[in-house]
Amino acid sequence: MNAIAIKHNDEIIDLQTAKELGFEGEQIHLDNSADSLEVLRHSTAHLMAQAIKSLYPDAKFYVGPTVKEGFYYDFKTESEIGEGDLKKIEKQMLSFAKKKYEIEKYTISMDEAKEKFKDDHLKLAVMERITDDRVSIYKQGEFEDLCRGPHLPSIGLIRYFKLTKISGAYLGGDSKNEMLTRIYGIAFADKESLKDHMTMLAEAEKRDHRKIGNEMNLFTFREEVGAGFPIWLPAGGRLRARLESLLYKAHRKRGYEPVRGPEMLRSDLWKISGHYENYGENMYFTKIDDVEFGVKPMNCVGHIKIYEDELRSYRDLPIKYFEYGVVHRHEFTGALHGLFRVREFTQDDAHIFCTTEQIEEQIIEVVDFVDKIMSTFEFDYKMMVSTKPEKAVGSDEVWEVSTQALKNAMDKNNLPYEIDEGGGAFYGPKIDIKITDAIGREWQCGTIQLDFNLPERFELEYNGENNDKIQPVMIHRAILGSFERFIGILTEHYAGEFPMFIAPTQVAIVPIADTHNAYAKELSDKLIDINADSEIYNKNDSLNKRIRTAEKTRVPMLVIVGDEEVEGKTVAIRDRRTREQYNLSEEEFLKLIQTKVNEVNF
RNA sequence: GCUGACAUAGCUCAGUUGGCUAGAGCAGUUGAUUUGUAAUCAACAGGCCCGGGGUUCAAAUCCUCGUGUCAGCACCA
Repeated sequence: MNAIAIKHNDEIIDLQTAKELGFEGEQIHLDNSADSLEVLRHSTAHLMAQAIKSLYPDAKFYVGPTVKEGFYYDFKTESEIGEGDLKKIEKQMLSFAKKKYEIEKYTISMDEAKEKFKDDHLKLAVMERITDDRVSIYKQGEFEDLCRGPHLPSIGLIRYFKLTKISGAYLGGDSKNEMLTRIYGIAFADKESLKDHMTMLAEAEKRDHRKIGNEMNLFTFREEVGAGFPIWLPAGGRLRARLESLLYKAHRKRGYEPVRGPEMLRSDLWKISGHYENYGENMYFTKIDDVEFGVKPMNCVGHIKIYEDELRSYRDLPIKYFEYGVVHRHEFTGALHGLFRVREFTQDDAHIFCTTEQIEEQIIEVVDFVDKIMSTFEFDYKMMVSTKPEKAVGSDEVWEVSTQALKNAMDKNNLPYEIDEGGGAFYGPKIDIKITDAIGREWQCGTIQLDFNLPERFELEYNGENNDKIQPVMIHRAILGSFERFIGILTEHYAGEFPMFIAPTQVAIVPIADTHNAYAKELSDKLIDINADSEIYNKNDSLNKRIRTAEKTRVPMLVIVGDEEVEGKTVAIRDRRTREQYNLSEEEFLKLIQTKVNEVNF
């Protein structure tokens, strides 16, 4: 098998360049290794551009890189291209690939390149980002493109690819710029891998929380209610209630007090906090008797008012308030996405008021809390320290001190983190917890924010040891982030097969005939006593049908009761996953459920 | 918000170039059946074809403005 590129000084060098510069190195062959796919997909992007250019001669091209999920190319044409056109483009790509054009490379000076592409504003925009004196051009058949490579020696090597998505994308990723058309695609070295990839995508789709949420009656959205306002159905309500109650205990153990602030507060307060100025466009406002109110987008102001309700001493600190706070935010319509992104959601929010000296231990305690919960759900997550954003309140010194405090807490405890420059909240830097979901997407859930600014703006204080007035520090934190997003992620993570301790229904009871209904009801009542929900499947259907229906609800445990069970006070258990069947006495069964329902504590 | 696609029964979807009373499966209701581990049989019911407005002899179908959904961009818990 011939090489498609070489590895030189740890860099992928295509054969064209290797020949030009006389480089040698380890050969890269056409397979599904990361290096090979990098080259293959990059060239597939060019092949796509070639096909687009032939179908839409006015097309101009911006950049066409490889990304985690394949490759894309951004381009501009006067024609309207939709999803239906992808097939046509694929077909054209295949016909070019069959011609097995060699991919040739030549270099020209930057000035020559600017002259060559003088009518192509997109290429000129690309060149603005290049500092080199010379640029390379890759050519296949009639088509050529400014590109730094690396590329395959010939497009004839490209066979197994698929165009997956089409959409718009802003030039340079900036919403102030014009919008280009972007087509995403994927390519592999062999047919099987492409097929596997497509299967994997289809499997991922089956886990979509919007689909499962509908099937399991967890939640719904309705056009007449409004975009981004979720409606929680009974099954979803039960799941949520379980999470809430677990979390309530976890907070109490850690010294948090439950509180509740109002849903709307006067705009004057949002002006003091800085939300009016910095977050106003995401807020909803209304008037009551000529006084303007803002619906809360965050819970901090309410908690500040609770702090202010009494004089505080250093002996009281840290004070920790928590609330399942319902917040409203005006999100762009295009951003809304199932439960992942909504306009009304409930945060598992808390605010810790503490002394400067207590910051580190408090941060560590919260990070530990986060870890406890994430590991219970077997989530991978990472932490990002986010620094001062463009829109912010407070002096640079305060930002510097607080950002450093966050980093110190992490460093001292050897906790790994990445930096997100400019990603902080407007009132302070934060540590974001990002969960990786079932199909590899990252979601920001938990967040820990350090805030010197709001205490100053609201002139919060406590009495110090010498009876002097000292300003406390606020730590804003949420662990799940919001129940909505977190339950969405959980749903996809478990593909709807929730573990017993949060499942909407713990047990499905299937009586064999009507004569067994009484025993089923008796079991159901006893289950309620041990905090387990059950459902009795005694509809006028065949036994098989009712078992099938119960299985399809994804309930963790199925019990069948007939004459034998009624007589012997037992249950026949059917494990949904393994399809194993076994019998337990009623007593053993209740004990088993009780154990499983209570096995988790954060 | 931007680019593109889409919206028909509770759910999943048919519905031809505009043309008769808009269909199916599942779910639901009723009846028969009383079942021992993944679909018993039958009947019935269910629709402002997303909402305004327009074109036309005629609109689920074409145009237009909204609303909502999907993919991505940008923004974010």
